[in-house]
Amino acid sequence: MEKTLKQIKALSDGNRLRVVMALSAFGELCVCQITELLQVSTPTVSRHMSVLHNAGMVESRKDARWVHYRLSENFPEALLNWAESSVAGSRIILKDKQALETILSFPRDELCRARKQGLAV
Amino acid sequence: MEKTLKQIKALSDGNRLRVVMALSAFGELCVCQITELLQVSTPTVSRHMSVLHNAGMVESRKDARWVHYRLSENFPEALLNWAESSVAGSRIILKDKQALETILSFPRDELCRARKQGLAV
DNA sequence: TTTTTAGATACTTAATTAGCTAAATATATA
DNA sequence: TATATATTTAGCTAATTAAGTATCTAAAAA
Repeated sequence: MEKTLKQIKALSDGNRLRVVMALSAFGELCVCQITELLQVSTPTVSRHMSVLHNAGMVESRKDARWVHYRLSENFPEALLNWAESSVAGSRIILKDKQALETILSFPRDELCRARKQGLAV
Repeated sequence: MEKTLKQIKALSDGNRLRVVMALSAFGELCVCQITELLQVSTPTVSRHMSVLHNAGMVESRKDARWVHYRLSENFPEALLNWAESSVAGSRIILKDKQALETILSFPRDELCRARKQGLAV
């Protein structure tokens, strides 16, 4: 039961739920893309991803300086399907989808640099 | 999305998850039965049930002095199915099932009175 | 080799939450 | 009508959690 509870708790934060929905829709995102999406600090994103990782819900790969996160193949499919249908149509999720299309239209390097300089998108 | 989050948060407490599993398995329980199951104070149970009720996950009916809770018919079925399969086999849930069979073998009035006198089962 | 960079970790603060006791409420019972 | 009872609400405490800033880490880039 502890594992189940850990997974539920991992999803019980609004920003983490948004990240999971974004990863489900777009496959893979790096920290600075997630940071841009959530509009919080990088350390905050890092900690959220750590929670999701410790719950076995996301996996990461390193590419040069970048860490990319994606949903783990062990992510409970039934839970994901429920969550997606439950939030489908919500204003925040729809807005996130649009924002992500913009975010992903920027080369990753440029996005990270723009963030650093306080510009971003 | 706020409704989804509220439901996830409602389940993100161990005792509340246990209650939902118990209601799913046994249909309907009164406060003192839940109190006996969880081994916490009655006011604590009352507040937990309030959280679940506010999330639209349980319903109640009054019968004399007793309030009985059951899962709402609006409880997300996919979520319930996932949770059940996810915790199936866990020691706590199995132990709860046994405890509930004992609890339900007592007439409700006697259980409530025994609890009040610090005896219980 | 030195510098830069993306992300993780440490520390702090403020908000939220689970548990308890005391008291209130609604209503059944005597 | 007074009393008893099951449950809810109020108030408090301790623990947990989300956010920020500062700093560290690993490793890419110059």
